[in-house]
Amino acid sequence: MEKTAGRKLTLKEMAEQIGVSKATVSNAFNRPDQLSKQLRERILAQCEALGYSGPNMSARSLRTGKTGIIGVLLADTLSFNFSDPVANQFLEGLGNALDKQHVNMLLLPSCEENYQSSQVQTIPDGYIVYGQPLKESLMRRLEHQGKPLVTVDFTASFGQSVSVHVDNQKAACEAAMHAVAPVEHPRVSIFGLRLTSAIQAGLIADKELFGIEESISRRRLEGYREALVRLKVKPDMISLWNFPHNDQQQVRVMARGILSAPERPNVLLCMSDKIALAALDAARDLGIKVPQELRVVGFDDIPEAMERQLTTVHQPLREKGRIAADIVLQLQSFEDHVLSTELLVRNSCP
Amino acid sequence: MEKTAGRKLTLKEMAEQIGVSKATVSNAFNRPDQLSKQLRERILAQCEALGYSGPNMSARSLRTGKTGIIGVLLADTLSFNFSDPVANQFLEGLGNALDKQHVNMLLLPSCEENYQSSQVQTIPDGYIVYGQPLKESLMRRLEHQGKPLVTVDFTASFGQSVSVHVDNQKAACEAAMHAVAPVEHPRVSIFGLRLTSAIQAGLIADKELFGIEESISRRRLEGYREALVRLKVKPDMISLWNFPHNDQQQVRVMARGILSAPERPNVLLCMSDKIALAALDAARDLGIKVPQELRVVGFDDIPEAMERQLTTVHQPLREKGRIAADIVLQLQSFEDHVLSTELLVRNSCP
DNA sequence: GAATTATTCTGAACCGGTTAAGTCTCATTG
DNA sequence: CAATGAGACTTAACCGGTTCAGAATAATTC
Repeated sequence: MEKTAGRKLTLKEMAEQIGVSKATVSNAFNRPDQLSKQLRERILAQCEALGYSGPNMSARSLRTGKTGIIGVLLADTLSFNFSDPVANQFLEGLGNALDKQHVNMLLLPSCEENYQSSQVQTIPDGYIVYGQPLKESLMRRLEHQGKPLVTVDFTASFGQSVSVHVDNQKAACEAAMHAVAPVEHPRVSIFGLRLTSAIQAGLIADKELFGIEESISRRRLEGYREALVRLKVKPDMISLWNFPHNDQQQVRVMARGILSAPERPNVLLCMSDKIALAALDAARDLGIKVPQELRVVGFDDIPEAMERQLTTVHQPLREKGRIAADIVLQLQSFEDHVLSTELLVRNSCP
Repeated sequence: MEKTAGRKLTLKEMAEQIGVSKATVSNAFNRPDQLSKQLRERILAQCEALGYSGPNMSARSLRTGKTGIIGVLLADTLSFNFSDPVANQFLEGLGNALDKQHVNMLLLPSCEENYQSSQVQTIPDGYIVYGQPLKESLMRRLEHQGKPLVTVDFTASFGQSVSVHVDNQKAACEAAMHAVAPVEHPRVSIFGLRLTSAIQAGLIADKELFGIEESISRRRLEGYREALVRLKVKPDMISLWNFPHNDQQQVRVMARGILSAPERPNVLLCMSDKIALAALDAARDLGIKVPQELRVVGFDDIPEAMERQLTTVHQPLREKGRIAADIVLQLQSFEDHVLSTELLVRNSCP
């Protein structure tokens, strides 16, 4: 009936228009039990009619100390995370779980400047650090805020953040055992992802590994090695290759090179499905028969892995997101969570 | 020197510790010109030392009326947008541009409930609606807020939001002219994306189109038809197929079906590169020679299109993101922006 | 050297909500 | 029927900054 007068609609104005106190309007939105049902409905209806779109978030946040936003710190650019099926599934699980609690996520691509900014430091109610350890100084800064902090796929070596991850080492070991054990004279190539900070793909020596952080790749590498030691594969039958990006094109080219060597490997242990699939492409390019001449295992179990019958390690990515959400929202006990993995045996390495 | 005492650090406490007024500390962070250089540096250093991570965003936002967050309303699920290369590039361009202004983006996947929530309504300083028109009621709600509102890839049929897009109709017409003109007896199939709300892929009749909104696909369809009319292709030589998802697997299967008909098409007008690439896959599956027996054009120019030599319409996706950012941040004039497209002629349709 | 202008810093009023404590009314209980 | 309690609504004190008008001090002008 009455027209909106002032341009900015506030809860106070609503209260005046309707003829109740601010507190009551506030309660109508937030605590239905604090007023009678009919009044509440009248208030909500009036607000709707007057075009009031609900309590201002900044004001609410200021008072309650909660913003309803969780910051997700990503290891790479947004673009990378968008196109990577692993990150993708994790974010999907996370997003769904947060949605359910009416919490939004602020995606924060890796960028020092970003993390320094006071926005990043003061907006979120909690943080999820995905995939790669941050610089210690940044982690400390985040911890210092006293907000829930959960790391995904790695464990901070200090502080008391909670971690959600799988046992990469164990899973990798299991995969390697499966792949290598049946082969009489195994020649193994390990295709690693970001094992060093080198930006070029290539063969790497042990000493170059020195100093790399406790990353996913490092744990997977340890797993492979554990298996190779157990199976008594001689070190000179093992080569370790590093790829700076999880990029199929690049890996495929490099893999063709590796697989056309005279003493080419007959087992490929790949730290991601994308790498493994690129290796399969390369093998096909060269007419190498999989699995007869070359056994390939991947890691992650992305959708394409199933289509192409890649033997790989399944990890519950969406579940990981869900649990990370539950912890950061303090819906679940505040302890490290180790999710289980499963070796899925398919045609690339039966 | 002095240890942090209270748990919560506020600007006021900093001021007391340092021995200046709140206003001065605030100015140290926000308006360097309001105090002497040496005092400013002392204040900043002290805050750092005391572990103060900068002004609380909620309080700041409450006062200034700006949150430094732009809401991006996506047509699909997060997961879809992550994996779709077109959305991906757009978001990359957008993200970079926003970053530069120290503005964050809140990604809001399509979900009615989401859009109703007062968080979505009150957090962002502005909105970018990507890809598909929202329900009118939602659009109106957003407009009512009086915040900058820019629509991407479509134009709202009411209100005064600004739009950033390409001339889909013109570009589609151009592509169709190029594809069809050289063919003596053209039999054309149009592969559309979400032309109806049907969830099954299939042949669709004209009447089913009735009532669909002014979507991207609709405009592209008009463009194709304009060309076909100009080239006097008889209607019974044209078939229109609809795909509910931009999903390569599904399209490939369907395309095999279509391409193995006795009177199979010799020109394929595809509303996305993904669809076109799937069609190329299908043609290869069936041993149909491209472009001799089948000419294929796509739309969007995703990276894979180049690799596979697909003739397609290039549109400046990152640029689109950049411009959307500039407009929503009011860095640029407040007018509709039509970006230009370019037909890239490659092997699939020389 | 007095008057004017610049520079630097402070005081205090907001911004728009939330919430603990309190008031008022009316039903319940011993 | 007085006392107790429950239910419905209001009061007022925050939450943690920003910003404008003004005070105090230093620099410039005539």
